[in-house]
Amino acid sequence: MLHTERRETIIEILKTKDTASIHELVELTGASEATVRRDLSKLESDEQIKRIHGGASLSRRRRNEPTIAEKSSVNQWEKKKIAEAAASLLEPGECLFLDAGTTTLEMIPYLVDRDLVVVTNGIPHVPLLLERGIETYVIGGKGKQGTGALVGIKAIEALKEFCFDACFLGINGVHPVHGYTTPDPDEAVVKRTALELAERSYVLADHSKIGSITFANIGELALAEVITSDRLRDDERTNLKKYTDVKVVST
Amino acid sequence: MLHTERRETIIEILKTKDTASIHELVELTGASEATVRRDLSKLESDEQIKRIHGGASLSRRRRNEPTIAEKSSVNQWEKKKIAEAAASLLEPGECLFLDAGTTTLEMIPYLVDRDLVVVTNGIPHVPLLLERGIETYVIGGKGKQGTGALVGIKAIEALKEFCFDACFLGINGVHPVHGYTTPDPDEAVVKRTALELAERSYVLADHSKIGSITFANIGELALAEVITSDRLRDDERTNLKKYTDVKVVST
DNA sequence: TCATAATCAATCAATTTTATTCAAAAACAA
DNA sequence: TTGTTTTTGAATAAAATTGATTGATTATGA
Repeated sequence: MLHTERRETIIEILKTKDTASIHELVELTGASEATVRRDLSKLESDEQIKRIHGGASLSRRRRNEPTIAEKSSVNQWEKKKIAEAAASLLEPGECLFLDAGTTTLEMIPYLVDRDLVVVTNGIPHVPLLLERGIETYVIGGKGKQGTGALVGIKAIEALKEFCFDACFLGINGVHPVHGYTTPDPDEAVVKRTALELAERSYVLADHSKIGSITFANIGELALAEVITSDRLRDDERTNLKKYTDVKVVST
Repeated sequence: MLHTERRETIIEILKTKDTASIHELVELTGASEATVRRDLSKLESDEQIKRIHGGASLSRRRRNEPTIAEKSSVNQWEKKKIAEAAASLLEPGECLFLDAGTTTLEMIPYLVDRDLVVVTNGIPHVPLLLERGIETYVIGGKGKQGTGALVGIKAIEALKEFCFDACFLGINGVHPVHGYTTPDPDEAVVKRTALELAERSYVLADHSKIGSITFANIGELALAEVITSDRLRDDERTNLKKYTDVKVVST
């Protein structure tokens, strides 16, 4: 077996199992332990995998690849509709804050050529904004693994130097692997600060997120208008309306 | 069998199998081992295939795999060597500033698991840093199209809140598409500020950049040590040494 | 904590693969 | 035909890969 093929095999095994022991890999490749170890070292230096004591697992990079595509396909259409509706609320020349997260990411195509100034704490947002020629400011802060959001005391301080006509918040980070995470306190502070600095505030949330938030969380949303879709169940919609304004987008 | 015909056969075989050993190819073409080897060398120099120990596989180009960001092979190896040398200058626990730009980007793989704190103004740097688990801070500022650098008054102010053990600067943005850009004044201010805030400063520059900078630019570098490679011409190296410390990396 | 077992990195010899050289065979031109 | 060039196949030395062994390091469980 060619060493390239063997390494491909190892990657394939890890793709299905996520982690594998040296012994398993020896079994499945038919190579000796020493050879498998050498392959693992090579693959690790290429950042294809991560070695762990007794075996190997896929590297963060490799693992994130598929899930990013996967993540963005979940409720994709709904997110787009919500994003479009949110973007339509802006007037030319306004300055807005775009919260980190995948939902606000979808707004970007609708912000082109509208003479807007965008401030964001989402690293993934920046290249998308810049490549469309949108005037973009980034608040500073500590980078957060997973979502690429900027958070922390420095982020808050930087944020306070701005003021916004409108502010668009996602409901939470939604980690691609861990699923719906409990709201991150660091990100929550950023959201709340942005909310205070903005003339108008909107929360973008597809129905799955609204459905899963708890009562305690709803309180935080009360200062903003929630933009969601008609896929939200009627009872949840009614419940939500007790606490805040709700705009329902038809999908 | 005509040699062109035989080479076509080899390509066809690889198209179906993706990789093949020398022995397989000898079997299937009926030629001798030496001949097959010669064919493979030829095909490789034509960038039709990629030789691997014991056989061959289709070149990435033919397989039209996303050529890992088409990592502009321009001075790539040189950049890597320079980046590695630069990274080796860091001690555990230090806090460093990574300037925006493609050369400093190459340093990131060498910063893993070294207990470092990285501050950067380069948006493209951030996901690479975070996915490797490196503690990352982003200064704020206005996003600059093309390089993804954060610049402007807000960037400078944010930068001044840090202090660095070491600071690594690229000579300029060098956009992969637009080629060598003229030094941008906004980025220059950020570089100079970072330089003032750092205990030690290093400029990373492959030989083509040193060769093209003007006298006026050299003055700005004088406060930092320049890290470049042995591909820099002797006369240029001598000239540069008049102005600042120079570390030459062998490629 | 210690002892035991498992895992690891480093080394070395055996094997396989590769590049190089050289002569024979084939293709080609006059 | 003859001479020249190109291609081919075999032989050999150099290089790379592999598997086993060693001692060191790291995990595990009493």
